[in-house]
Amino acid sequence: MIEAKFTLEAKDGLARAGKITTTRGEISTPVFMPVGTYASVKSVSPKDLEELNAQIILSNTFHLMLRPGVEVIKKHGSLHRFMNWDKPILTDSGGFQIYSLGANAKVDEEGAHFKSPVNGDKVFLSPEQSIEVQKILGSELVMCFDECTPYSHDETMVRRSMELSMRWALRSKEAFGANPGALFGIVQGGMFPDMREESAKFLVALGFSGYAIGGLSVGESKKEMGLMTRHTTAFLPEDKPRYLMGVGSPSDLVRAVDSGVDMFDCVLPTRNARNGHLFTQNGVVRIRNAANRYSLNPIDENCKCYTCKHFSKSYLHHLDRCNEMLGAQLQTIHNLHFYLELMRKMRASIIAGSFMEFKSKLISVYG
RNA sequence: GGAGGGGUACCCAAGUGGUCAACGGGAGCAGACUGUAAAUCUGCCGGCUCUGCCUUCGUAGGUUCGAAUCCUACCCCCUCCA
Repeated sequence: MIEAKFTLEAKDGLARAGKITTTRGEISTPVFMPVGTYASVKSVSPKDLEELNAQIILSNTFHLMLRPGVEVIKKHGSLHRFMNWDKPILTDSGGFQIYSLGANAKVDEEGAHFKSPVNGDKVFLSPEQSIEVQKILGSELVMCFDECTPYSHDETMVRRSMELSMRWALRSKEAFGANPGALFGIVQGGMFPDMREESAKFLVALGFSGYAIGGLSVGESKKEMGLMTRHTTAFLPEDKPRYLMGVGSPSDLVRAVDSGVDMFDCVLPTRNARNGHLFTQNGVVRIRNAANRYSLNPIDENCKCYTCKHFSKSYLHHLDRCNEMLGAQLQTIHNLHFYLELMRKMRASIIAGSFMEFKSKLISVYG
């Protein structure tokens, strides 16, 4: 397999600044990957993403299998060409849907049997199939097919789930073979430190291009999430990227970087943008609040994004009230800018050796 | 002038003797959202000294143990006929 090479450039405590070299270019870390589940980062165009300097986006095997279907993308040659995005793409394997679709997903040794949320069709996904689809999509960063363990599971169930994910990781790796691109293993183990360690060591012994921490932000406390993150990175090799899946809020990101995580994805900036929940240096702005009706100020005085440079809170408040598509677009641009800028600032502060200062400043605003 | 229909909370609208401070929507106010079944969902939405009390269903009377609901008069609105 052609590795996605990780180069560590600087460290500040456990926080890392680095570079991932892929077949479609370099990614500076720590990095945030906007989520484009259905081959679209909701409400923004690839042009917007380029102007925001997004380095990589995430898309989803499960959803693309359902719509438009693998054959359609195959015809385009790759997901990149299908959606006109020529930078790297990381694809999730569908493992999270076992968790998120709950009763509509049944798992056995072979794989997961889903009831399609689109039309009720039976959909089957195994490690081999997930990897096969991700190969067709042409992802630079491919995820092993795993089971995202629910928080409600007891120790026995967490173990069973974690061991299944281990066997699936092995099958994913075999299915991936010598394919171009990089395969990431996913650490599970719920809220049990020993199992996190066991899962991490197993995957490291198997050998992957990068390691993800899965099964977090599933209902546990911030404290537990932080402890599990820090505990897990301790067992991951220095020379490979670490990816905390599905996380998180601005403070989650800063804390996780402080624990040695390099990569993130989360729907929070995009979904919350559509719901009028905007992130700024001074905290959250809820654009639909009446207080914004007459405000001529931008969302954030110091923000350099297109939205803040051109539009008042009053106008955005109006767009949101009228449910205008432009409102979702402008707000998504702002929130993504905030997230991507947050990552760039973290990176710069790690390189400058002032990460702790940056961290405490952000935490004083976001808790 | 005659005949018929109607006036319910910010708006639309259900209710047609007690379980009605009054179904639903909308608007308004606030909140949630973490590998996207989400441009979605939740709560509040007459007032108060708030496990109860007070004032509300065009207006004023009346019937009744009890009325937004029945009766009388009046005021407005709409449709048709002259």
